[in-house]
Formats: sequence, C-alpha cells, structure tokens
Amino acid sequence: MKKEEILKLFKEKGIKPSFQRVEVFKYFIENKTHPSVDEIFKHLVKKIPTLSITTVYNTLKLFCQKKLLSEILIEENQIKFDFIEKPHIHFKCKKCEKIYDIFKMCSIIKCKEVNGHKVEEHHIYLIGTCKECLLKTKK
Amino acid sequence: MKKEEILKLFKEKGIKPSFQRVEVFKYFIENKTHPSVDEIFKHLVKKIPTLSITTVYNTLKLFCQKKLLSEILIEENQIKFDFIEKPHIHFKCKKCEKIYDIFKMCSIIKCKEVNGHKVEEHHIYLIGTCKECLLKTKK
DNA sequence: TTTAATTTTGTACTAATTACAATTTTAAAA
DNA sequence: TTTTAAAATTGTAATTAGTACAAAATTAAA
Ligand SMILES: [Mn+2]
Ligand SMILES: [Mn+2]
Ligand SMILES: [Zn+2]
Ligand SMILES: [Zn+2]
Repeated sequence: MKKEEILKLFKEKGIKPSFQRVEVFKYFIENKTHPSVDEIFKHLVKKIPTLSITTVYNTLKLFCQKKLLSEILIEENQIKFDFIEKPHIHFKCKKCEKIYDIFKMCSIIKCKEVNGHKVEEHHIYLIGTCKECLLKTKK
Repeated sequence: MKKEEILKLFKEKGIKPSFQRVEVFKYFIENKTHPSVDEIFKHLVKKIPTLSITTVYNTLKLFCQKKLLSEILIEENQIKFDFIEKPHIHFKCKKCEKIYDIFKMCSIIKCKEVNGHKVEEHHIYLIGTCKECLLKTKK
C-alpha cells in the first residue's frame, strides 16, 4: 500500500493525515501482526522521538471508530489491535503466546441477528497449543 | 445446588471448602450473571466484612484452574467470569452494556484442531444492539 | 499440644489506560 | 502575508485492574 493510497483511504474515512497517524497506519501494513499500544509506541518512537504514547492511544481509538482497525481482547492485561481486511478468527498458543490468524469460515461470522439482537461485530478466538509447540513437546 | 453438592464438587476438584470459597461459588449459582472481581467483592463483603479483595482474586484464579469458571474477555478494562455449564457464546449490547448468553451451536465450538494447532478453548462473542435497546430506539 | 501447611488478609506495587491542560501544527480568513 | 481559530500532539498526573508479598489466622496432621 503506497502513501497515495493511504491518503486516499484517510480522506474517504474523514481522517486528517498527520505524520503520526500515517506512521501508525503504516505500522499495520508493514507488520501484519497484532500489536499492543506499547509495541507500536516503542517501534515508532525510534523514528519519531517526540511521539507521545497518548497520540498512539488517540490514533488507535480513531482508527477503530473509523473501522480501519479492530480491538482484539485475547490477553488479560492489554488490548491488541488488528488491521481489518478479510474476516478471520484468531488462535492463541498458551505455550509461546503467539497469535495466529485463522481464515476458517463459520456460520457465526455471517450472523447478522441472534435471539432478536442485532449483531454488528463477531469476535472469535481459540486457545490451545500451536503446531510448533506441539512438535517441540514431542521431541 | 445445595451446600452438600458444593462440598462434593469441591472435593472432586481438590478444593478445600473454606467459607470464602463456598460463598464465592454460591455467588455464581445464585446470580447467573458474568460478574467482575469488583462486583463479587462488593456483594460478598456485606456478608463477610473481613473479606479481602485478594481472596476473591485468588479464589477466582483457583476456580478457573479447576475449570469451574472461565474468564470472559469482552470488556476492555476488566475481566468477567462465567460459571461453566453448557457451552455457549455471548452477546454484548453496546448500548446498555448487558451481556447475554446465547445457546447457539456452531462448528467452531466443536473444533478440536485447526491448521495443525491443538484447540483447547473456544471463545466467541458478538457485539451489537440488543432486542430491548432496538425497541427503545424505534419509539 | 505442637507443628507445619494452607488460606486469608492488608498493604504496597506495577502497568495499562484515561483525563486534561499546555503547546504545537494546520489551515482558513482577513 | 499576517491573524485567527480549530485540530492534533504532547507531557504529566490521575485512575484503576491486577499482582506481589509478608504477616496473621485458620486448619489439620503429628
Ligand atoms: Mn488477525
Ligand atoms: Mn455466559
Ligand atoms: Zn506455540
Ligand atoms: Zn441493550
């Protein structure tokens, strides 16, 4: 995703493209991970020494409101964030703590209504032992 | 669930039935909700004035280890707890904040393995506007 | 009754997040 | 270009959920 594309996307969403905002957004494009606020801050502050952690919080909240990102509640002590692209679910390994994207479809993900309630977001995560950790244990 | 049944269950699970532990457990049986640590503490401290919040934390951690309770990560700022009975998913209304149990089955809930990873827990929650809040909005 | 193990309690601490006012930046108006 | 107002960023302080830990209390075995 090029700079122009980002600026175009921001314009569509009504987001003013400050340097900090663009850098936070680029973090998600360049690192397809599920970072915490702290991870983003620690990474960007190297490039933007004046960066404030508050700006990172503000920016992430804005991006979530504008549906560019979603919050992932999968850790007990901190919120992680995910770039919204294709719908997917998550798998967290309780051994190595890694979080994997799982592109497996399920009736729940398409569900727009349940028991009379209007459904707007779907959050699914699985916990267990990942492929790699299973192999390590066998050895 | 009677006192004897609780004591029997605790014995099976290897939990010593201290007064505090039994009271915390009874909270879940008598209130089929999804309480936070603070809600449990505030409720029980009326009956047990010497109760420490640390005991509530310790007890809930123990109950989770022993698979009597599960942690629900659905709020950004606090963990909620759920009595483990029938498998179910949750719906949270973003208007009134209420959390509903949804007993709707889905292939994901039965999934024991995905992409080579061994699945041990399934967590599914939906966000939206609940039936009641939809009605209020229409008026 | 002694003793050791377990549980509970209270306090201090940590760390994520929020509140908020001051400063800086941006962009429009004059 | 200069003035002005709005928006964004920053830094600090406050809040709050959760944890660490040692002392006190309880329990149960020796
Ligand atoms: Mn993801
Ligand atoms: Mn439930
Ligand atoms: Zn792993
Ligand atoms: Zn509602």
